[in-house]
Amino acid sequence: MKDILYKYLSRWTSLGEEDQQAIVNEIRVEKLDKGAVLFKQGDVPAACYFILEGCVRQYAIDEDGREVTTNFYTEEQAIAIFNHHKSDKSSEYTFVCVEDSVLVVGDLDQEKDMYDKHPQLEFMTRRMMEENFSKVQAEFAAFIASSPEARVKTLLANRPSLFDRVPQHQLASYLGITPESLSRIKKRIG
Amino acid sequence: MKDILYKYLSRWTSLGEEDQQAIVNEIRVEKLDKGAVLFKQGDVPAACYFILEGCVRQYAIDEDGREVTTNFYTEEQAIAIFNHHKSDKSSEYTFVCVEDSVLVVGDLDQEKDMYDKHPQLEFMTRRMMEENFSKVQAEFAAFIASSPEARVKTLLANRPSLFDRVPQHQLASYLGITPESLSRIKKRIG
DNA sequence: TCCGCGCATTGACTTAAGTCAATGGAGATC
DNA sequence: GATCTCCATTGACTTAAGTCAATGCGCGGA
Repeated sequence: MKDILYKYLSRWTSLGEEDQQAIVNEIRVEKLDKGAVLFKQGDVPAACYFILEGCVRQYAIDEDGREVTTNFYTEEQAIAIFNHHKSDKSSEYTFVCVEDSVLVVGDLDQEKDMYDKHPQLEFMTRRMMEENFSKVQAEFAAFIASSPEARVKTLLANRPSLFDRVPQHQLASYLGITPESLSRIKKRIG
Repeated sequence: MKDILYKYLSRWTSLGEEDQQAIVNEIRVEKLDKGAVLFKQGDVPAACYFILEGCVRQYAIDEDGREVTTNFYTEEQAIAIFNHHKSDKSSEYTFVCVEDSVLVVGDLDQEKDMYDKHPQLEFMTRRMMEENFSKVQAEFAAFIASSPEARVKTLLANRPSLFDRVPQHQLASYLGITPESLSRIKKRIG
């Protein structure tokens, strides 16, 4: 299981094996059941997460009471960017496990300690953040420019496993369409 | 003009007046004409920017040759997040002035020097990045969840000045709709 | 094992946005 | 000042997605 972590550390840092082991040994890994909530919209997050196995859905309830799914995190993805800019630092999103999942959990109040002990971690965090940011920007651009049908095709091409792992109506919400439309589009392009 | 900068520094750092002046004096401010290009899609950006006055449009040409506008930057906004994650660090977007503009230009190869001299700047940069990230995420979520008409209403509410400053067909592209639809929606909700 | 609920699918209909085409106005150029 | 070009608007028509409603399958709980 932890080999995923080693792979990730190697990709993003130039740490030696001993340092990597030191980090991995300090790390808390938790197993969460399907339906488990990492934290809720309005909560102040106490930890950041890195997915070793499973799938986490990010969603918000908007002003009209509708549930909007804004992301799915799967293996090797980090949930680490929150609303630092909001004065109360509360989350605008709820994060919930779509499947039984195994996550690295990093307590935010130990963040500084970890960075002091392992300076390269801070660099890695920055890089992950930049990568995530670029990705979200690119996805946003693609979303703006494409029709619902094109969006479904893109998602099928880029993350086909989501269609097996995630309920259709949540996928539809993530794609900005109704479940009925998603069903019809799938039939049309199937 | 530079009072905008002071305001911004005060908001984001706890620097004393002397330090602020030191920073502001080191800074390069440039006046650019409407139509001037900061850098093009495919270029490796040499600088980051902060808008004191004017308006910059961010766009990309997609695979089908269509121009997709992905953002408009106006007063007090920073253009500072690039594709650090791409191996060649080239930009996926072109940035062009929609109006005559006045920008702070920060050479990226002097970035480290500036951070060494003024450590708080690095903190400020991180914060700006986090804020931008949260904002893009929130905008994305809102975009997913709303119809073209609702998106127009939201933009009218949040950034009404764009409708005066920016050509309609570019706004339409930014909103993910055709210029014809934008025209009709405006008439409908006007 | 059986029952019940949630959810995916399908159908009929409505509606809003896309497409194609024409018009007309404002600003730029000479 | 006249012309040209670009672009916003408007119209007619097409199409795809939304809405409302019914059905039926599958999964989980008792």
